[in-house]
Amino acid sequence: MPELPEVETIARGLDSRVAGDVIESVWLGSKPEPLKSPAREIVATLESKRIAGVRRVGKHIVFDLENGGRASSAKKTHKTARASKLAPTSQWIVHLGMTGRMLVCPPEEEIAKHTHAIARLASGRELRFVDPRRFGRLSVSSGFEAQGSEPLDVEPARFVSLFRGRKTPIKSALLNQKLLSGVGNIYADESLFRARVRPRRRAASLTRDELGRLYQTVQEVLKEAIALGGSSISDYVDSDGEEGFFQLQHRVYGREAEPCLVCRTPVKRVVIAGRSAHYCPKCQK
DNA sequence: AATGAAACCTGACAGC
DNA sequence: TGCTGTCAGGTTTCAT
Repeated sequence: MPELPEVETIARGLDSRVAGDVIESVWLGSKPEPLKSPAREIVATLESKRIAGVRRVGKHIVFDLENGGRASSAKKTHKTARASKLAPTSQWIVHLGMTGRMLVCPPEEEIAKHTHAIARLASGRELRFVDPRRFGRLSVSSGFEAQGSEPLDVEPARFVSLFRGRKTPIKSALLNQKLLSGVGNIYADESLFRARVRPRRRAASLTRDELGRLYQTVQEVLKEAIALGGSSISDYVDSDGEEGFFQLQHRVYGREAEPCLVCRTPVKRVVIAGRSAHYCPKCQK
């Protein structure tokens, strides 16, 4: 479901709504657990922690946690204050997979099917993790870092070097989170269309010019999508339940057989490394 | 080392 | 109505 623009939208929404709130208790669903860290560790890390802020790293939502829940804040001596400052900050890491949602709900709201985790907040509200396909993952960390470069921060030279010598199709390279963190199927196709590069081209075969264009279009597409709140295809909504509008700007993704918006040639859909890829056979070389 | 296919899940939708 | 097949915003694992 969510790529960088959707996760960015969700993280911003969560930050504005729950930053400063305190997690009082945590419920984790049983059965096949969508957990990367042991359940005990997750519960222990979250409970009675204050949410300092929420941000996006790649396609991950990161809740920065700090001590300051009731128990510890009520009686804080200078000694414990200093200790908590020195203690490594902990983080709650959420990956939404294809269908995950992280919602802020009033407690009386009915528990949706496929709800796998609930964090009850001191304000009375609940953070609920809902994920029908169970591809999403929850974990805790104390020094989470993206595995690849942030597409919106990467230097042009670094961007170019990511693809040097790679025989894999440029489309697959864009989806490789260890190179760039955050680009997914929609935005890879849309960026390649705007850069006029075919998705199956070997990454190493792109000219300096083409890589320069791709650098520009990746950033352009992601920024435009963030500005429109992401792409809602079937069920993406942000933490407020609001849909995004970038799907109205898609030029090739999901437009198989429809006319290219530039030259009217029918858009092609092919499968590359198991993912569908959409492109204009005339505009993209 | 790197590339691709299969696996992991559930749900929606098209076609018969 | 209901069955079958296909597809879906992602990642990991297992063969080549």
